[in-house]
Amino acid sequence: MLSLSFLKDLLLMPHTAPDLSNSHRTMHVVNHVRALIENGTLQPGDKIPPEREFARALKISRASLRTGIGYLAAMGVMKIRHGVGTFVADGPPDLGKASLSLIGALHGFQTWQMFEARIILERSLAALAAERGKEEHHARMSEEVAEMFATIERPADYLIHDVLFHRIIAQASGNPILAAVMETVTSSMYDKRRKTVERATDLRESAEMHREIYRAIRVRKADEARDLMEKHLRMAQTAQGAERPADRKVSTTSAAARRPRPRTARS
Amino acid sequence: MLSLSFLKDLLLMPHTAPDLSNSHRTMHVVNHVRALIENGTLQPGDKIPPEREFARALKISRASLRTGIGYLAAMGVMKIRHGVGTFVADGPPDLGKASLSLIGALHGFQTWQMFEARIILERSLAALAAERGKEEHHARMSEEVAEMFATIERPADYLIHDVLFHRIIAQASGNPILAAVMETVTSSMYDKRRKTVERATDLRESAEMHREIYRAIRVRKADEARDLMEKHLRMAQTAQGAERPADRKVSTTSAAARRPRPRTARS
DNA sequence: CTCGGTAGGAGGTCAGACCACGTCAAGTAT
DNA sequence: ATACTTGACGTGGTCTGACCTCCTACCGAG
Repeated sequence: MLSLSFLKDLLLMPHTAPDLSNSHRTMHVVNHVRALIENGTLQPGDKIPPEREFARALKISRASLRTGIGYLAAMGVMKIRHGVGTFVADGPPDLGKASLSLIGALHGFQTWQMFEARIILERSLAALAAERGKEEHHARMSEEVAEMFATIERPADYLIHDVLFHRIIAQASGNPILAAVMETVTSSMYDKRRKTVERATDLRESAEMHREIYRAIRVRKADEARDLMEKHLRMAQTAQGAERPADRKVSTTSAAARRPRPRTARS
Repeated sequence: MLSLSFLKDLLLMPHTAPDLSNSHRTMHVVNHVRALIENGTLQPGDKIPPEREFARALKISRASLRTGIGYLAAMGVMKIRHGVGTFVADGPPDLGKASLSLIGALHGFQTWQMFEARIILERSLAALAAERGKEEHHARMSEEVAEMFATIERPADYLIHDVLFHRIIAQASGNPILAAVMETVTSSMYDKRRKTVERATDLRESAEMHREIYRAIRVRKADEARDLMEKHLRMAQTAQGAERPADRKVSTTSAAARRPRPRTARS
């Protein structure tokens, strides 16, 4: 009787509790590091003590310490460099880039869905950048646009500046959360784009559009920037042939098959 | 001279390479699991072999196997249950919920930024749900709205159905990527909300708004659903006193201080 | 001054033993 | 016969301590 409401909470709100992620020691490490970060002792780019030493300090085995560090590294909070040390991440924040492609494989993400997500995100990002961007950002954007025009003949290089341009807009938006999300989504598309770009034919047009976006942002025309960005991405999507299938019969494969119950084993 | 362009790529495109995340064995495990997932051998909810056995199969030590599994678990791809086994995640996909709060602490995410992100995401999600939602979703949404009205006197319970309602919309949007992103963002706000909700006074009004949103989605009025959702969230934001400070002087603390160089150590 | 090698420090892997938690079925009491 | 207790077993969690690999910095040879 009471088990009913109990199970309900447990099954439907799997994230209410501190997660089933890890166990004592691992969380101990994570929380310790979290504390160090929150109280400012640890800042982006800093190096943490060597494993042996750190483990001794936390009174846990090196193995457990490593589990915790690995957890943090997996989430992009720390960067491990073999033979050098472990550092607090400092680059553009991301929510575990690798995760999206894995989870994507698991849940069957489609390319058009990535574009849809990207359009929704970058539309707003462009508008916000137009409202809040600073000279610093404008300068860097301008620079990347110039680089794009300069590398029209070298698709691989062009793509780098393309990505950089969008990343700067994300930063200029003044919302690191959205920037992190965009970073996650786009990075999972990078590989695919790198292949497609090679046979691209209209990089010039693409560069033009970037310049227009830049101009709109510079003169703080949010609506214009937003519309241009959307137009740009839709064009990119078309170029990559990733339109959403007109009216798939959506066999509910994903939603229905997952309902049953967490079946136990299987070899 | 050439080192310049070289460094540029390395520093500005930290995700070009296979990431500096982990080492041989760990990646070996990750790739192996990825392969199993992609070829359909492993599906959501499935249990993977016991560590000892799996490790032997991959010809690596149990410790390394555990590192890899830990990596996957950290990203939300797998769920580990002590004393039971390790399973492929099956719930609503998320990009490492814990990561956002950690990365948030690291980069100083603000509450208003979370709301901003949430508004941008859910606006679109509501619109998409209106366009693509199925009867199944409508039914479940309706149910949650009813539950909300029924639990107006119990904020804690109300919040559960509130979250559920938004989650169903995300599913109804037909874009699991956006749903996953939203899940990640909202879950990091859950704790805060649970505290705020206790002293909430106008849950009735909140419930009304949810019903309106539901109706708009049901009759497939995308624009209306989008606007109502935005209105709803802005109201929630105000209730939680998380407006964006009018014109903070943005001391560039975050952007400027991180420039220098990856300073080496610091005890 | 430059080049090459070497020593040390840091992370990566391994092995095997033991601990902690959940499950389920055998056993016991009712 | 049913219901509760209890303990064996399987699974993940932790520990120890040894060894490997990689990167860096130092230092002597040229």
